[in-house]
Amino acid sequence: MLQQQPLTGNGPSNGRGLGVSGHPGMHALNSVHQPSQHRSDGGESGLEGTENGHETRRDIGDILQQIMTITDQSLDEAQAKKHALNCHRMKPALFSVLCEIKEKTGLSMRNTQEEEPQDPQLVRLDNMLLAEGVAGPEKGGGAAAAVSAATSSGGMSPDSSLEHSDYKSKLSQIRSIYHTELEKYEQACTEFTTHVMNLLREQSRTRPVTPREIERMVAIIHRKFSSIQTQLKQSTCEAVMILRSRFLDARRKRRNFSKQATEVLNEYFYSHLSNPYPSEEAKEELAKQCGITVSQVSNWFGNKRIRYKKNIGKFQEEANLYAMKTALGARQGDDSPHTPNSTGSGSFSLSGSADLFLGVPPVNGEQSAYQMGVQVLYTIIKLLHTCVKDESGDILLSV
DNA sequence: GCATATGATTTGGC
DNA sequence: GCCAAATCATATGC
Repeated sequence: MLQQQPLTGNGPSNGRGLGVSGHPGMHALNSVHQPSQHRSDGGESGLEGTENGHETRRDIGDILQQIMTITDQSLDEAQAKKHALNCHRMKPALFSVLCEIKEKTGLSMRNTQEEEPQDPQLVRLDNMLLAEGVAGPEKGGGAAAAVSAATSSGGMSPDSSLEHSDYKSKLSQIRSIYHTELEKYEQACTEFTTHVMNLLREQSRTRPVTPREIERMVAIIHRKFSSIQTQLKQSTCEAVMILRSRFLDARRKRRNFSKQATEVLNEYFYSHLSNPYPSEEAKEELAKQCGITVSQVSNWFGNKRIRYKKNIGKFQEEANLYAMKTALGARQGDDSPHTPNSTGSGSFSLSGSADLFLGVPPVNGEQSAYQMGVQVLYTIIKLLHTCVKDESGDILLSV
């Protein structure tokens, strides 16, 4: 600290104290003739002036040294010293010299200063937070957009409105936390900036502080705080992403269809077992009846066909049950969705399927009375078989 | 906790 | 684009 070149020009090693006489300003300062008037710090400060030029140089050297070492001292000590220096008779002259030096170094500083472009990462995060409805005006746009995007993909059922409101409330929580933290951050940034500016203004009484220098300092502070802001925004984005995937990912939020919906679909499937390929109209009607989307109906039939085909035995009982139901329903007037492409010449060929089991191919896609009768008979026999077996533990009646 | 059921997605063929 | 088949991921029942 003692070897502040800009101030001395030569440094203390030249044997002339701090060598301030090398500076034009200091030269003027050195020539100041001031009689010893007071001893402001009342101690061995060496601040008193002398008649001797050599003494004056040493005097100024001491002042500078005290300025340089002021940071090493305790707060009270430094305050006292600062006050003493402020009151010193040579302070105005010394200050003007420092201003001159500052002017010169300030020029070079101005050249190094450059306008930094806005951080692209921060821009990305800002855009994302805006799109998600976390940042910007609260209008529910982000959440609504996210929800509608997921809905339009065809994977959302209408009964998911509860999840939507849950999603919105969670997003609102994130938004609230984000804004609280952002406010805290901005407050801290403002407080710290004010503190530093006050400090610089205070220091400007003892050393020259240009407005540009203050601006630069403020910019540095803002940059530092900006990195904290980026972290906050990044964490918020991550939270939104997790929330989104949890609530809006169709796979994660899979819900079983209602019993009634499954019944409707099964009824259709088993009553069109020979050709379980509902037409677009039939799908729409089924979707309407079940309160699900057309694509969900398609998925259901896709899954059902493949699973039925894979394990006919397992589904046989179910098939018979629905066949009976359909038969009963047929008596009262069948109102199941009609399908134009549900014909007997369909491509749903199964080795050992119910159709083959029944031994009679379907006629024009509709189950014949014969089929119904056989199916019902089969079910009765099977139920009887089960009952006899259950009671005794052995198979008493072989069917 | 595990086995099974079930809705959704992916992949490849047509 | 539709379908079969395989697979994934979650729900459900025990």
